[in-house]
Amino acid sequence: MSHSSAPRKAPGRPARISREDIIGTARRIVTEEGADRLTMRRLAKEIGSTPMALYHHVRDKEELLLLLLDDYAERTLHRPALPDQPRERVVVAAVAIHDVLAACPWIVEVLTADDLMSTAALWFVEQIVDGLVECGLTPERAVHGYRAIWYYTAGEILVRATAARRRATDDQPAYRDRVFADLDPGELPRLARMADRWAELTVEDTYLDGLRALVDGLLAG
Amino acid sequence: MSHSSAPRKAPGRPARISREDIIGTARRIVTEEGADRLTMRRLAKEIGSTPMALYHHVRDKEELLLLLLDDYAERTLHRPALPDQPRERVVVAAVAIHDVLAACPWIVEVLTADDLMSTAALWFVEQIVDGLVECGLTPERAVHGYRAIWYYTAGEILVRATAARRRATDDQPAYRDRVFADLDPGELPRLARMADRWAELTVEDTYLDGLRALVDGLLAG
DNA sequence: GCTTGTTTCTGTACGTGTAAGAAAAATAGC
DNA sequence: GCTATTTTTCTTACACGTACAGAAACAAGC
Repeated sequence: MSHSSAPRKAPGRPARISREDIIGTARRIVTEEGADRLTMRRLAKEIGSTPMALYHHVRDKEELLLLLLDDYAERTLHRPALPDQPRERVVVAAVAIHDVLAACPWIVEVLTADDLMSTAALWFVEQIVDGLVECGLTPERAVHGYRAIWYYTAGEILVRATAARRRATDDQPAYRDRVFADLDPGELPRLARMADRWAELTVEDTYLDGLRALVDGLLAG
Repeated sequence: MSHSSAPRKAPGRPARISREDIIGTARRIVTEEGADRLTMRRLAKEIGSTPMALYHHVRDKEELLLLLLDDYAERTLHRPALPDQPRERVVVAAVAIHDVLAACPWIVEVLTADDLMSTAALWFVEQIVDGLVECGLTPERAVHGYRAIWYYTAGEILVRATAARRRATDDQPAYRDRVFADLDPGELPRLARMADRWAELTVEDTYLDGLRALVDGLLAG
């Protein structure tokens, strides 16, 4: 009677804080005061512990943010009705992921995770892979296709987000502008001709166009 | 005589260190001891100054690395003979940029610059834009096309590089593996079926396939 | 001379994160 | 029952990047 259901206390020093404490408090700080206010020291103080103790429950701040993202995605990433046409389903699922991530300000540092493996996002990944398969790709090529879409999506968000942040912070004109200012039209005619419109073109949101092109290309091969 | 050519000393406290000092010393440290050894504190000590003094000549460490990258690119990014066919020229130019960046270990942190605006790289950008235009795109669409290629390329390098670094550092199995271990085949049949092959497929290098697909798609539209 | 303005540099403090080891419990041997 | 061992958790010390607030060093104007 006692041997199977005994709680069997764990050995070792008992924990004073739990991962749930950490995530919960972190979420509260982020929602109440914004992501910039979330520091490991602040979090530790709030919990009543020391900064380094947190690192026993969470590998680093990035993992903490990833867990917060998971939490966030679970509540905001609802499964929309997807189109029947498989190609369009791929596009819509990718856009759904993209938009949630692009709207979430603190993720930038997390995006380099080598997949978007939030449990909440898996369903979208499934839709993408499935759509590609239904369009005639082998399962292997479908997975590779999904990865290409992920590279493109992560790159777009990362590049745009950091560019925007720099534009907001910087007093100096961008390094690029100075480079573009004195282009040699003899050597780089295309760039020279577009130089004054480059910034404006760069700001335009062409995620969807690029995504469509990528999906078209993946299915054409 | 004296009013036009007078050196006209600059006002303000004279600088004791120059940007060139900084970049030169940084390059020496990186080539002699590797990029990890390059810290702002170390660099300052080597130059005979204080860490914060560096920040008057360089915005942050990222800009310093970008300048080093520029320097590096100028010497290693030689202009290859490109194919005549414009579409292939786009692909080859993109691959050239990609390969140099992927081989350069310290760039990962710099890649989120919203363009690859090393002077040395501009020629490749020109080739890509030009190739796209010659394939029939308008100059505007060509610039957007180049950007899509850049998103895809930067995303690929970033995601793969950080994934590789994590694999090297980590003792724990990836978070993803744990997620994939218990997938519900009823809900996510495609993923469940590929679960045990996912890691292996993810490691494969499919940059070129994805790039070709993207270029094809950009030109088909 | 002294003041003003401009530029450069320093000092301090706060952010993340690594490494080494102390502290607190369960367990094993006596 | 009492120590020794082992396992897990937490602490201390330190290295890193960098924001911020002056101080320091010069030219020009009074």
